[in-house]
Amino acid sequence: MTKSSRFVIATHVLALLAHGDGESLTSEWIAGSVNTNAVVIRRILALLARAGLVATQEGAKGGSRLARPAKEINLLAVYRAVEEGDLFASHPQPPNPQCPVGCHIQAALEPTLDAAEEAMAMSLAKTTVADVVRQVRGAT
Amino acid sequence: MTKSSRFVIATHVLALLAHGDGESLTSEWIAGSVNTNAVVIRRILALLARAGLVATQEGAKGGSRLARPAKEINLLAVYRAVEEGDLFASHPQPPNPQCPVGCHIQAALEPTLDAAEEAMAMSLAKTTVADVVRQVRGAT
DNA sequence: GTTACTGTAACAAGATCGAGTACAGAAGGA
DNA sequence: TCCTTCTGTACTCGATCTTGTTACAGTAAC
Repeated sequence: MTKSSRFVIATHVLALLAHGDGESLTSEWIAGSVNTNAVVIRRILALLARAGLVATQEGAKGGSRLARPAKEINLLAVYRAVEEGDLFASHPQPPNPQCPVGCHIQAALEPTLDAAEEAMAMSLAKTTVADVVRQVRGAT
Repeated sequence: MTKSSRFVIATHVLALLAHGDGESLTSEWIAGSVNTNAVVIRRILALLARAGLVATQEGAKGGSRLARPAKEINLLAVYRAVEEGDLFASHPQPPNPQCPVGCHIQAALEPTLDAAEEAMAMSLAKTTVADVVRQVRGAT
């Protein structure tokens, strides 16, 4: 099942920043479009800023804008910026080392799980924030 | 963004069933290898049985075994059997419909997210339970 | 100095997961 | 027929994570 919606929200935020032409947007304004609390937006903006995707200015007349052109930000970068941890959770408790299967199951499974996660990542990397904005504009 | 460990546990269970040669295993025995409670295993076995991957016999001398040859069970089938819901969570609250971006962001994002999930699925489909068992045996 | 912002801590509410207990029901064996 | 050995499932509990919220310190423009 699905855990956080941070990735989708983050993409929404970046699309907003890319939609306006380089102007700064305040977290309050963004929260209005996303329909959530400004602090939720600020938390996500902090993650995006740490990854170098947005630049934030504090103080009056402050706000955030893209740190790079929208076409140079792909969704994999966004995903990596806001989501952490592996896609597939492993055993909560380590398997029984006395069992020949339990002993090796994790190592045996790892390449497959890594490949699946990598496949997802490569697919996300194909789309940029600019593509998303184009889609949004086309749908108007 | 880590999902539940059901998928990894389920694969472990199927590998155990494939490892022994068609004998039934009890949930208690399986729980010993996975290092968890038998009820946790029974819950997962119920999901696998509903998907037609294992056959379970109730009562004394009961237990579970594979319903199909191990090489005909790929990990995508296992994933679909035990995990539900989309890989990517969408907005907890629907975005502001008055905002030109918020209004269309979900539809604009959907093809990309679906493609990423599909890419992961196709990658998982390449590996079968028989492959996992072979890996486990090779590591011994 | 005032105003308008961000950054972050703290907290509540809700969901979900793993783990565990309990018990009804099914099936084999004496 | 009764007992033992299993499964299936409902229910509960604690831990963890996420979202939403308030509060407040810090920063920058005017």
